[in-house]
Amino acid sequence: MKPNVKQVARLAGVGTSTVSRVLNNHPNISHDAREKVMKAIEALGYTPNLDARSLRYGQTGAVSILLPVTGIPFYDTLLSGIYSELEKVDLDLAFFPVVGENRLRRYREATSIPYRADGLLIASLNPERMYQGRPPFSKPIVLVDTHHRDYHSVSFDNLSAGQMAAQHALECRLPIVFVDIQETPGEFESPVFGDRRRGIFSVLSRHGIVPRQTFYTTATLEGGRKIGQQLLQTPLDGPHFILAQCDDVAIGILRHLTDAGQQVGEDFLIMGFDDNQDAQQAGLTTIHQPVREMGEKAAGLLIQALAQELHQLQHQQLAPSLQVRQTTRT
Amino acid sequence: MKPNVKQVARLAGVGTSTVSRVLNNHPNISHDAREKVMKAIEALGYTPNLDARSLRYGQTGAVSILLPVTGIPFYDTLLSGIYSELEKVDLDLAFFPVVGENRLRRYREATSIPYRADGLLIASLNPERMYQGRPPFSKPIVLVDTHHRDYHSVSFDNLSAGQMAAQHALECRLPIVFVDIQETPGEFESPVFGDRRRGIFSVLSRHGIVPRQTFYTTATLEGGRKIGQQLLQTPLDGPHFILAQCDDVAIGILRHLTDAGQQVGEDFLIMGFDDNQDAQQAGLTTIHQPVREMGEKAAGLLIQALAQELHQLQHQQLAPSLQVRQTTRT
DNA sequence: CTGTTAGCGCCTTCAG
DNA sequence: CTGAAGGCGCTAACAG
Repeated sequence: MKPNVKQVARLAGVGTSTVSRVLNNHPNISHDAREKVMKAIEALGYTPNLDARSLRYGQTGAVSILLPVTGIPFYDTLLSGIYSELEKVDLDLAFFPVVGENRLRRYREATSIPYRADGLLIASLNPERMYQGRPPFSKPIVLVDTHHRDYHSVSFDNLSAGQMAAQHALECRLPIVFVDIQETPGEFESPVFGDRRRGIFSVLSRHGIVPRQTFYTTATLEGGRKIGQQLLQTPLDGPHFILAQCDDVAIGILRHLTDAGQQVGEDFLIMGFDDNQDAQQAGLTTIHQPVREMGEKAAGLLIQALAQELHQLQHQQLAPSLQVRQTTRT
Repeated sequence: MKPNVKQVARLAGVGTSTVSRVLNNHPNISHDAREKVMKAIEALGYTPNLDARSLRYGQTGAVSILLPVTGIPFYDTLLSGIYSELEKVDLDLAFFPVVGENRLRRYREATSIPYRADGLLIASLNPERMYQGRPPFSKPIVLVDTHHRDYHSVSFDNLSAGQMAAQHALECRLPIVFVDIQETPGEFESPVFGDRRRGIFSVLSRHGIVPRQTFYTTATLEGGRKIGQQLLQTPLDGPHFILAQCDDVAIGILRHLTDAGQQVGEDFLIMGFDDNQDAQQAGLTTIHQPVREMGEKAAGLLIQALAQELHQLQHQQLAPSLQVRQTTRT
C-alpha cells in the first residue's frame, strides 16, 4: 500500500541508496539522478517511514513532556522556555497532558507513546505517584516544577517562597486568613503547595502565630470566588490579610470581594503566588517565579543528559522574589 | 548499551520469541519461563524499543493533533471529547502546539514527529496555509474546528452562527457596534472569524444596516478591555448593541464598561460567540457551540478512516444555538 | 510449550 | 557518482 524507498528506486530506475541520498540531501548526487528520484517520489506520493528511520538511527530526535493540564497560561510560558532551548539542538517536543485516571494508567506502560522519544520531561507531577516504582523508560528524565530525590530536577524554591510570603504577611500586622489548595489526593498531587505551606507555617509558628482561619479550595479563579462568597457570608471582625496559595485563587477572592463593594486596604489585604499575567494586571502582591527560565534550565539539563554530559544528579532551584503591589499597600 | 530482547533471552536462558511472548502477555507460556524472563528484564532494566515494535507492526497506535495554542480552556473541552473516543479503540494521542514560525516550518517536514503516527487531527488551523500544497503525511487527516475542501472535517457552522447573532442584534433594535478580530495575516489564520463575519454581514446588509462603528482587536480578555477603553474615550450617542466575535473579547469589554460604572441594558447590550465557561458565569448572551461533541465526532471520523471505512470525503457541521442571557435583556 | 528465522523500511558502509 | 548488502530490535510464522 504505502510506497517505500525500494518502489521509488525502481520507478526512478536507480538504487535505493540513491533515493536515500536524495531524501537526506547528501552532497554527491548527479542532478539527473536527483530529478528522477524527485519525480518518482511525487508520482508515488511517497513519505518516509519514520519508525524505520528512527530504528536505524537509534534515536528519534524528539523528547516528550508529561504535564497535568493544558488550559492555563503557566505551561505556555514554561513551554516557550523549553522550546527555545530545544530548538538550538534541533530537537522536537511532543506533549502529553495527563488528564484522568485512564491516561495515567496508560502512561505507566512502557509501550505508550510518550516513551517513543530520546528523553522525558515531567512537569509539575509527582513521579513517585505517577510511577510507583521504576519509571517505564530508561532514557534521561528531567523533572520541572517538581522534584524528587531520584531524578534530575529544576524547580522553584517553594519553601522560601512560602517563607517570604509569610514574612510579608507578618509585616502587614493584620490577622491572617490562609486559603489553601484542596488537592484531590492521589496521583496528580504535586509537591508545590506542600512546600509553600511548610514555608508559611515555619515562619508563622516561629512568631507564635496561627492563621485566624483556614479555607480550602481548588486552584482556580472560580475556587477563589467561592471563598469570597464564604468570606462575605460570615464577615470577619475587621480587616484581615488573606494569603492564598496561588494567584488565581487570590484574584477570584479579590474580584468577588471588590464586586461586593469591599475595599482593598480598608477591608482586607491579599496576596498570592506565581505572579501570572492576571496578577500583574490586577495589581496583586505575589511571589514571582521565573517560569520561562525554569523551562530553559530544564531543557538544558535534558540536552546535557542526552549528550551523556551529566554525570551526577542535578537539583536546581530557582529563587522566588516578592512583588509588592497595590493589594497589600494601605 | 541499551539491552534488547536478545540479551534478555540469553540471560534468561530462553529464545527471543519467549521473551517477546512474555512482553506481550501471550497465553501459552510456562510459569517457569515467564518467571525467568521477568527476572532477566528486571535485572537488565530492559525497556522495549518502540520504534522497532512500530516498524514491525506497521503502525504506532497513536494519532497526533496539531493545534494553535494551549493556554485556553477551549482545547481542554475539545480534547476531552477526542480522548473519550480514542480510548474506546485504545489509541494514544500526542499533542503538538504550533506556536511560532519555527514550529510551523518544522511541521512542514515529512520527518517531524507529529507524523510518526497513524493519523492526524488538525484543530483550528488552516491546512492550506500550513502546508501550502500537499501535506507531508500520507495517512488519514481530519480537520476539526476548521475546514477545507480536500480534507475530512468537523466544524461549526460559523456562517449560521454569524447570521443568528446578527438576527438577535437586529431584534434588539439598537445601533450596532461590531468588534472584529484582528488576525495576524499568515499561517495561523483560521476560517472561523471570516465565516462568522460573513454570516453577520449577510443578515445586516439584507436589512440595509451597517454597523455604526467597527473595532479590531485580539481574541483575548485583554483585547476586549482595550476596546472598552476606546469606547469610554469616545462615548457613543446613547445605548448600543455591541457584537463581539468571541466571548473573551465580549467579557473584556463588559468588565471594563461595568467597572467604569456603565450599566448593561441602560448604556449598552453585548453578546459574544462560543459560550465558554466565563460567558455562562458572566451571564453573557452568546452563540453556543458544542465543543466536546465536535471533538468526539472528529475522533470518530479519524477512527473510521483508520479502519478504511471512510470512502468519501466527510464534512460535518455542528449547528450553533443562541443563548440569550442577561447582557441582552433590557 | 519453545527456539529459529525472516523481514518490516531505512541508512550507511563497501565496492565498483 | 552509484548499487548491493547488512543490520537496527522486534514479532509472527513455522517447525519442532
